[in-house]
Amino acid sequence: MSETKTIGKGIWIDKLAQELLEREKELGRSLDLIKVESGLGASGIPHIGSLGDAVRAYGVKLALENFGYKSELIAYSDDLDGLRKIPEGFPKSLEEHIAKPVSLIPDPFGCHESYGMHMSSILLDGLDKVGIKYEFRRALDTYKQGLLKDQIHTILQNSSKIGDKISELVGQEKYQKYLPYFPVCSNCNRLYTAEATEYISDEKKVLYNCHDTEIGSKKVKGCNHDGEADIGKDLGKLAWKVEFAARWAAFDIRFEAYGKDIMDSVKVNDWVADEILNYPPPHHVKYEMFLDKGGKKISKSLGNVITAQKWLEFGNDKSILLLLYKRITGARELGFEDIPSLMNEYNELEDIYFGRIKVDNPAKLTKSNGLFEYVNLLKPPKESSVHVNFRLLIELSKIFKEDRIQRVMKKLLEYGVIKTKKPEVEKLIELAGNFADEFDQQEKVEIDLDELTKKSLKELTTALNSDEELEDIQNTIYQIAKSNNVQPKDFFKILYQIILGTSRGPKIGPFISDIGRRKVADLISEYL
RNA sequence: GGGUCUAUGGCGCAGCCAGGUAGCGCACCGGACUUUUAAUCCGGUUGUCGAGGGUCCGAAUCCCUCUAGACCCGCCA
Repeated sequence: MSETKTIGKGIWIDKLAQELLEREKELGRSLDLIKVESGLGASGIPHIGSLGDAVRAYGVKLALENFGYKSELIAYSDDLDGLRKIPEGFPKSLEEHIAKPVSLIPDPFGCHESYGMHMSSILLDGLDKVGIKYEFRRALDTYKQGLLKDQIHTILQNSSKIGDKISELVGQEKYQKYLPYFPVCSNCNRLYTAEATEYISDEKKVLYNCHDTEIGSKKVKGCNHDGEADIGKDLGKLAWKVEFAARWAAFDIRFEAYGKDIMDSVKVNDWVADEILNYPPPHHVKYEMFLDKGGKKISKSLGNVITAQKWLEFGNDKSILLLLYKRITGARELGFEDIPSLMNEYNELEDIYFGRIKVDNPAKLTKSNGLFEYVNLLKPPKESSVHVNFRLLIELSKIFKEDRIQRVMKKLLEYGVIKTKKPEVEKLIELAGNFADEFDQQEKVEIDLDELTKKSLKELTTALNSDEELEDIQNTIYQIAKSNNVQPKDFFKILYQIILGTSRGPKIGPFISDIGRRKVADLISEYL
């Protein structure tokens, strides 16, 4: 094992980049600029998985640059994709736009030029927030400007050969019958309803007829328009089974990752690129999809879609990058509940990097440090940030809801976790607080109070409201319970239920002082 | 029909992709503190790493076979 020379920074991204370089050298292609691509869907809400595709492609770009090559990430939004389903939480008025390319549908929220740009922007904003740089391209412009017209031409000329091959490779037979090109009907703006009937090679035009069709189980009405589409400037798009290949060749893409759901498409596209377009396809890596935690919570609620934006309410950008860079295989079920451990794991990586934690195995050390550098986009900080266990922050945040930052900070100082108040810790408390508020909704329990308990509670409120110094609130509570023949155990439990909504909590005397005696008295009064 | 992934203490998972004494969180047990709650702190227990075979000085990790489960594709993008 020790004989193995470390490649780059020593993590999977470096290995991938090296494989890519070796392949390119074999192919003898120019390495002046190595372009990597990430495709963004523009029809649904961008899940963190889509973000991952781009973030990982960016990792490969970083690795290539680290090896001394120039590289660029192209973020390509497929905004000619047709709207098939209205996403959860979006207005039903979108119904009339079903089957239209998302870039031709008005933004239902009115903040972007189209529905498609609205969706893409969510993803691009996520990339910006975690520090990923990219060059943005979109399908609408690509097709309008005819950037793919040579490839489309070649593909359509070879459509029957391609149709047969698709059937052979993945068992899908429709392209033996249909052209792998979907024109946008110039009359009703719909995709899919317009069936390409013939390709006139000399004129580079596709003839089509717009008719009723089905998308999924839904019927979509066509407008009966007979039209022709110029592949060099009219709107339309290649089927996915061949579109990647066209784009790779046109844009000279050397790397693209893909999720296992489009494995078959990639297989076909690789063949098309190689055999039809005479362009060796980019190097690939396949990754598993992120799944929602199974059988948990309200799976249909909008809150379950994990977007970068939502994630960043609870965790920092490092936690996202760590999630995506730590490995590419595995990672199946993902939820916001993974954030705390990722936050802590980053701290651990940083401690190792700065030598505060010793790692004996040199290979592991290299890997850990490499991962740390990638999570910092190969610009690691000069000095360590302040570390506070994120779970502790969440626990404290559960307890202190009002004036949270100050109170939690005070506790941290008391515990000796931090030495001085720092803005970066405030930020962490804010994140932990959001997490606590969102995921620790306490069920409002009906509390049954018998007469003795009520009497005790009354005495307690009186004591708390008095101006006398209460030497020891803990002790007072205990005495009150005892003198009224109430089990202290039960009495404490009830107090926790009233104050925190849980049956347990921190030591209650100091805790009441922290929150404020009067305030607790008021809380208790509501139950009397 | 085709394909991918997963299987590790009671539960949830990391470690595997570049082989080198099996780890974390929760739970559990003990101690400290506390006027018998709880929290907190300190310490501790828990595993033939799904089964079988192979490679190797050495396998949770690499290779093959098998079993079980999950997911994806076979609408469309």
